[in-house]
Amino acid sequence: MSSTRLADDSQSRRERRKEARPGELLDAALDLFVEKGFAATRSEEVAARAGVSKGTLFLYFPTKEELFKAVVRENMSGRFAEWQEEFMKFEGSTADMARHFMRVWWERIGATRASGITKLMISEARNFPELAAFYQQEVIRPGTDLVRRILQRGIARGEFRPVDVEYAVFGVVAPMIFLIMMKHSLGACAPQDYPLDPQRYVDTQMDMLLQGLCARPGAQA
Amino acid sequence: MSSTRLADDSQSRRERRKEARPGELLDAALDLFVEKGFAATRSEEVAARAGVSKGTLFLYFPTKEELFKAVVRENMSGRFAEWQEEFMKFEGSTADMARHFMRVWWERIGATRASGITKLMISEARNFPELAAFYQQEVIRPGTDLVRRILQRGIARGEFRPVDVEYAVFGVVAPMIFLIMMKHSLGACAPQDYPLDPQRYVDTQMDMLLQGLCARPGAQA
Amino acid sequence: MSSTRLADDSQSRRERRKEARPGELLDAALDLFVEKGFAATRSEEVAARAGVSKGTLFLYFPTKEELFKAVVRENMSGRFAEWQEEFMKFEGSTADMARHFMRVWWERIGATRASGITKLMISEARNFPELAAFYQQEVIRPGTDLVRRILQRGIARGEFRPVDVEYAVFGVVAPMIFLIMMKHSLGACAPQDYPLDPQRYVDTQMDMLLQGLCARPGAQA
Amino acid sequence: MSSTRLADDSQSRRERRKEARPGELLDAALDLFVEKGFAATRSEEVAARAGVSKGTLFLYFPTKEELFKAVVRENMSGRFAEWQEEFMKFEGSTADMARHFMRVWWERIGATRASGITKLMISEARNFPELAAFYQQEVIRPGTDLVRRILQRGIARGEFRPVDVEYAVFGVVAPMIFLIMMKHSLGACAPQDYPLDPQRYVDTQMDMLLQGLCARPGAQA
DNA sequence: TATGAATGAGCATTCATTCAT
DNA sequence: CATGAATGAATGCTCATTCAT
Repeated sequence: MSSTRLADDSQSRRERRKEARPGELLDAALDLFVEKGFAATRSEEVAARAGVSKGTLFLYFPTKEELFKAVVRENMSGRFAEWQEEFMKFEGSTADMARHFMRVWWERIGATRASGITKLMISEARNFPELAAFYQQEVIRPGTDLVRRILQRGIARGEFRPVDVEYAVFGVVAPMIFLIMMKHSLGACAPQDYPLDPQRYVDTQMDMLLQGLCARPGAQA
Repeated sequence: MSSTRLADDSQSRRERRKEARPGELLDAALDLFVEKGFAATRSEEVAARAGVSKGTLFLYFPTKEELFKAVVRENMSGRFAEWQEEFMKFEGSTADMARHFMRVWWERIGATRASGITKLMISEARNFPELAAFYQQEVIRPGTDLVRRILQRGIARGEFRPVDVEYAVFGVVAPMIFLIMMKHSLGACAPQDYPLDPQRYVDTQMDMLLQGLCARPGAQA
Repeated sequence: MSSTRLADDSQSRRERRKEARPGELLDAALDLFVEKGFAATRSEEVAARAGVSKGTLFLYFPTKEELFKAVVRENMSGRFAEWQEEFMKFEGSTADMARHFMRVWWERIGATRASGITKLMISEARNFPELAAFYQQEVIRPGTDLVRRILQRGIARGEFRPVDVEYAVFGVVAPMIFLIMMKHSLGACAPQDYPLDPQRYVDTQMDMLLQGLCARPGAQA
Repeated sequence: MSSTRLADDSQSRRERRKEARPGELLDAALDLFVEKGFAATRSEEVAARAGVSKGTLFLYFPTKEELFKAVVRENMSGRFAEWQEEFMKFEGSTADMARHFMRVWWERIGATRASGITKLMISEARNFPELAAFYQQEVIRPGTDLVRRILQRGIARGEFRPVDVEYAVFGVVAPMIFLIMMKHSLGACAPQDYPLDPQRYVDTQMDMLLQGLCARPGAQA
């Protein structure tokens, strides 16, 4: 509590801010890129939202394009590998596993700012093909792999009907993507038209899907 | 007769081109807007793709923004009313009706250039809120209304389980939107990673959905 | 009155219009150039005001600059030569002669659309130096020559004091120019601020001037 | 002291330039607008004359029109209030007062770059009506008010004949405006045709006017 | 002749990027 | 490291001019 400590404190706070700079810039950039797209976002605005000057932005990211790439990479957390393990250990019905997967996804990705990356990538893919390829590899493929494995587990254990797995995967993925797109696009414009309760949305979709997937004795299409 | 013909012929090459211009420009603009987004599309490129000079574009659309709006409006033709009637006359199981709806949608929208509008609107909604509202009214609402009516018919006739219709609608819409987004975004970048056969995709999704929706005597989740 | 006559009539009317075209274009151009300046006047607007199409304008005047020159030349009536004669025949006091000159000037130039040329030339002189030189020769010099001759007559006949003629000329010219500039500039913007009665203005200025010029027995500055 | 000086010196070359920029730009713009008119002056040329790049101009003035307005406002300083006082204190004949007024006007306005504003305003009034109204209020009215007061003083003190003051004002103003217009228009094109010695011009005009205004015992028009 | 669609050079304005401080 | 003034390439848009009809 001495004045020295105070000085040290403000010193360390400044240091912390200094180290936090790139992160703050990436956060600001993510928001703006998601909101307005890459081309329509002005570098200066990113800097302003992060509370620094235009020049500082270019101190950390040599070009706007590099900033964009950094934003995507930063938020493309390859958490799927980790989830993979988590799910391999899962004991219980595959239906519960799938429901659990969805809830985890919503908590850790869907509900967070990271979900903006999906909107961003889908909107800008054709302007950044290399990045799109990277995203494909690092996010999409692991994600669909995980879903595929869940489906295969269900089928192998006789819990699910033997469906066309390759395409059934999209039955899980599509509602996730759709929810994200609505959240960041039309839903952000006219919230009154999209009173979506995400939890209820996720549950409803999963219920429908699982009804469709689950093997049942006397079922007929 | 020949002199009459001569008069008719006065719709010369130039004239014919003139009437075709707006359409050609809108076509070119749709492709580019879908591909690169509104901001990243240069007016001159739109003109060039339509085979005219920069100036000509502005002869038909006073600003780039008006061009954008025209592109959206042009492709938003309220085909839903017509479908509505078509479906109200439908005789047969609601499952068949739903399958038919999906195929018709794919033929008339999904597979055509009009599907680009969806990608466009979702990507740019927040930059064009008025347009987004318009799109919401003219496209989204009629579309979801139609789907809702199909679901309600199925439930009323005891063919479908009594599901949460409001959210179940998205079970139909999400795969459609997802397919479009992939077609115009990641799928357009790396076709080899998306060897999606749309017909098969559509059928698979519908089968899964209908499995989930159809009422079955002794079924339990 | 026969239909043939009617046809002939309309024929001749068309012919007359055809011949009148350049004049109508020059009229329209004069108005617009005076109002907005050369650069800010659009060729199309000139054509529209003359009731013809853009193309027709360029049929008569190869460039906008040529149109401008034609406008100036057309309205630079070298009437001063003719006035010169008229005034040389004048009998009566030089004061009356001067008053007469002013009134004639007002009637034939000041009050007419031709006065716009003065505003135009003064505003655009530095953008059209050759034209300015031409104007100088054809209008300014003859005009000041005429005024100079009137002053010299007055002095020669002992009616006027022996003033510095070269500069006294501007005593006559300045109020004329001023009146024109106000009419076409500030006065045209805020008429309520310039309730100038030109006749009264002209008379007052001449009275003051003549009071100053007229030789009087016991006068002292 | 040296460290203090260092701090003071922090108003470096760059800083000093920054503060001078708007003024330099306004100076350059005034010259060009007077010379070529608003429409014919290119922004880049203004910047170049001020020794900066195109972009810098727009850093200080958001549009060309705002630049124009700033140029006019900047040079419209209401010096008239100050003159008013100066003249109210004047002791001596009203004729001397008027001569003094003219000389002061020439020194402080007529001979300076500020006179360009008059040419500018008169040439562009109809393109900038709001600005014209402002100019009318801030410059014209105070100016004519001052002249009117001088005339009234002369009449009240029996030095001047009881003339139509409202219109007589223009007898003073017209030669001033005329001189300015010539200086910036035809006179600037062909100096050899206008070897006007402003001092002599001003004196001649005032002499003529005062001769016309001064009350004389047995005078008759 | 008259038209008006088409052109493209030209200009105002923006914005990513640089760099002196 | 941080700043923000300065830059100039890029782009939307205008308008004089052309030319097929």
